Amino acid sequence: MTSVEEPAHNGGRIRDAARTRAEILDVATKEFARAGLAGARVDEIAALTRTTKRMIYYYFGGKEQLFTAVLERAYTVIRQAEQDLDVEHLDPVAAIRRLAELTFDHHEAHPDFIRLVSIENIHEAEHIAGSEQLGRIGSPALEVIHRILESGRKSGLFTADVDAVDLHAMISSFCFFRVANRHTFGALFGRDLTAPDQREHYRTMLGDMVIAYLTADRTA
Amino acid sequence: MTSVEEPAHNGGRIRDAARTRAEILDVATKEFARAGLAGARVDEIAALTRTTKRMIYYYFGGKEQLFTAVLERAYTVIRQAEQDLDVEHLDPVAAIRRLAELTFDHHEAHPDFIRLVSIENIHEAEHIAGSEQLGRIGSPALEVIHRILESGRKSGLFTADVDAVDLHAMISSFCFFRVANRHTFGALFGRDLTAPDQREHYRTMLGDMVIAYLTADRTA
DNA sequence: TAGCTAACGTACTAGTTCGTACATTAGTGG
DNA sequence: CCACTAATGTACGAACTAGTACGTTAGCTA
Repeated sequence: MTSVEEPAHNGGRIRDAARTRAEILDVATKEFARAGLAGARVDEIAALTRTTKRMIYYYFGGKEQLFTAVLERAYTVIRQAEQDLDVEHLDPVAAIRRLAELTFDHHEAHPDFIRLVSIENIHEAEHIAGSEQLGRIGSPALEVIHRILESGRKSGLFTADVDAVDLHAMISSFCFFRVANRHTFGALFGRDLTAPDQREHYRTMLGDMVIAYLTADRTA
Repeated sequence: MTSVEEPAHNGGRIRDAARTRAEILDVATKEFARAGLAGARVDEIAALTRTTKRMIYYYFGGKEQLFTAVLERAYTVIRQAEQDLDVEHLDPVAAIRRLAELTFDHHEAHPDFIRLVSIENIHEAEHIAGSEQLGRIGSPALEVIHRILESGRKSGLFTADVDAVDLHAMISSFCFFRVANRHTFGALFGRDLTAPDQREHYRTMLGDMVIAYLTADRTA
């Protein structure tokens, strides 16, 4: 998420297109996540940057395109993390549980990304739809899940009739809800789903749920 | 959701505080769900009403308070539906499955409500927190779940270590995600989670998941 | 080192948007 | 049926906000 490191080698202002672009994206990510697409202020983004509003239009063209660029970069981070998945050396049950846990951890670690996804859904995913980059990448995780499911079914461990996409939805649902809806859930039911001392409880609960579903006795 | 019925007994304009208020709430619900709090336009809400913007300020005080009022009414509808739950005559397994299905159906039937909840979470539930009405009602469903869990555990059917709030979160996660995130999920994975011909599949999947979790063999 | 262009800054505008001051009338209580 | 108030309508303004016209300079290249 933080693409800008070097504190300053300035004095007079230095020209660095890549840094300027990245800094705008960093700040815009926070601002859009904070206030939504309509609520975010271009002037505010510019003010939190070492450059000016002019540069936002210079590099991105406009507010909506900036939002699209923010989404594109955020999804790139996810895809990268998924590429580092290394669970296929485990037995199917352990592999799925590990995968669920990694998904859980990733959601917890990137609340801003969760907010951006919520916001993009309010806008009916029109920016994803309009982005060539986001058009058709598909998640690397899906193929991993697919292979684990195959293997688990072959060995008779898994009895459930789901494909990788459905299982991914199931796992993501819980992880996403826990982070995205923690405020209303907390306000209404008085329980903080993201309280640190409850973390292990929910992480285990998710794994138990998924494994129970996949391995349930379906002879009845 | 539709609180305004009578088509017209007008001619000259009639004064009806209750109808005007309700009509504003109806229109505002749609507008806020469509565009979010910042994206919604007070003028647009007024235009879609048989009254004027002036009345929005007369009855609600401002945009934010109108949003709070919209949320209050939306949650009232949910609570009402939960009060009509009638599942405790069933055995615990059937009761939980039925409850999950009703939750599923309710989410599907009220996509605008789902959007409002997403939006309220972007604003960190500050309107719920600031509303006396929404402050501490708690869901009637929670008590139903609590009693079913007790009964299921007593008979040895349920082995899982969850309370009613956690189970409610689990069920809601899936139902909520399926509706709220259908756009990004569809755009990224090419699958419409809310496609009518997949409805039964996902409804069954949810029930299977919850029951499998609650009844899993935990002797290992 | 001259000159050229990518990168950057300033200042402004056109349009929007929330909110309100002021005027008016329907309907009710006395 | 008169007066009073709750309910409603009109017109407007102040502030904000996305976007741009125009001007400047760093630093590379020939």
